Amino acid sequence: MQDPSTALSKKGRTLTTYQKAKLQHTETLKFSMIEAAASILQESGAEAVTIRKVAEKMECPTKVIYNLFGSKEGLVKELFLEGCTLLAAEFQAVPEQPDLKRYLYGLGQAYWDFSQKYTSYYRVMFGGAFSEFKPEEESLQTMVTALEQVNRIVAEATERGLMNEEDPKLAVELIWASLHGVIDLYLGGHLPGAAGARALYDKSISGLIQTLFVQAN
Amino acid sequence: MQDPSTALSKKGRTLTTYQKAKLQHTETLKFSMIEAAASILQESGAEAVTIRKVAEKMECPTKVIYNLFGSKEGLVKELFLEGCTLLAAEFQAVPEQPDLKRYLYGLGQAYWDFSQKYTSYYRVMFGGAFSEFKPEEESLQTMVTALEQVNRIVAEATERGLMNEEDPKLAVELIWASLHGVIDLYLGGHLPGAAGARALYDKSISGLIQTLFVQAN
DNA sequence: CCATTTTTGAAACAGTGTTTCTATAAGAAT
DNA sequence: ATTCTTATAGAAACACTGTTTCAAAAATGG
Repeated sequence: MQDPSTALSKKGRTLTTYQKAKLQHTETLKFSMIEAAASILQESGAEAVTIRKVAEKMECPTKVIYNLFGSKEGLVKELFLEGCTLLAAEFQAVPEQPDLKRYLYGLGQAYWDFSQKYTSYYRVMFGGAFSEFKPEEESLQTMVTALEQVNRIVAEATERGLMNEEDPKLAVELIWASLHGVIDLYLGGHLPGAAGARALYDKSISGLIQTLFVQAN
Repeated sequence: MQDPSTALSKKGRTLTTYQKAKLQHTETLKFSMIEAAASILQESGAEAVTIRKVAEKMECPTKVIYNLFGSKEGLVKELFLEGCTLLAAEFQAVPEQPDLKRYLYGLGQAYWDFSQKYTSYYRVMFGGAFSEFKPEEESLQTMVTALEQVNRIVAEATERGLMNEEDPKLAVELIWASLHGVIDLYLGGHLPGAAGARALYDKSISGLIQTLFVQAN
């Protein structure tokens, strides 16, 4: 992953401006617009993602963005979806393990790493960086898909009779919420230091595993 | 608690405008200004808390607010501190119980109730409603004080040898982070429904108690 | 009582998301 | 091909935000 700037900019494509992209189809233009917004997000944070800055980067009037996405929220939604893609990629990179506890631990680490590597994305997705944004049905579904590996672990553990929880969905949410809580408090500056936050995160994973899995060596 | 609008407006004081308050001392003026901001926060949400609206409510130019608080962040900090006071009051209202597990459960419920009753405050304090705001030393300390009851439970449980955790601070943070995670995902619209969120929250508390306390009837 | 310092308070500055509105380009119909 | 129609382009303006400026007024101190 040499160019982690955006999930869209694979194949090493350089940034496309408005005049170049508008010659092509609308989908390409939309694509490039999201790409521009994503690069600003990663380079300068969520506060820097403004309609005008994106328009400036694309060398186009702001109206074009409104034609394509309706509103800023429409553009933010695309960033949310791209964040889901990035997260899903991180989860997929975690080697599958026969020991489900170990596997879950690995996924937990990947989630932490994601939040630190793509902090701006994390804030957009779950940290209320754009407080106006609330995920609608499609975004929620995409997020659930990103959590696929966690879902699979819970499902498999339930099948094997290794899990104390009867409701798989609730178990996944419990894991997600607990880990998100640590990350969110840390990013919000409510936890003393990075080391302490890390230790807390580890303890949180361990606690979850201990709670959810039946106690047996 | 008939007038839950602000922690400041005890004694049934009515809202004081600038012209009335400026005759008195500066502290009273500051006091009234925070009161005005707090009432806007509760009535119209965090987005409605703007310097101009607060100034309008106080019938004064915006400059006065800058003289008193330096910046908007200075005013937001006061709202954070008042939120801590409100939370502390909710915790104090929970009847102390000899059974520490039960007591912790009660405090957990109080924390949920606080987040639902004072959602706007919760978002200001932990939900990134004002993304520019990061709590500094004083705010962090005030928050820790608000969590006093939780600290006491952990300390007492450790004394009695009822707790698995060696680091009390970490245990408190674990509880806080886990419960905050559920609330934050719920307020962010990431969890399906209110009932599901509530069930998840209950499960989270139970899990924490199970993890932290030594297993003994 | 005057000199100095501070505070007032309206207006302006720089930024935001969004909407007008005319001129231009694109597409469809004859 | 040439109209007629429709939609887009693109600059400017609107309504809002946090913050700063700067004359005038008020408060303070010698």
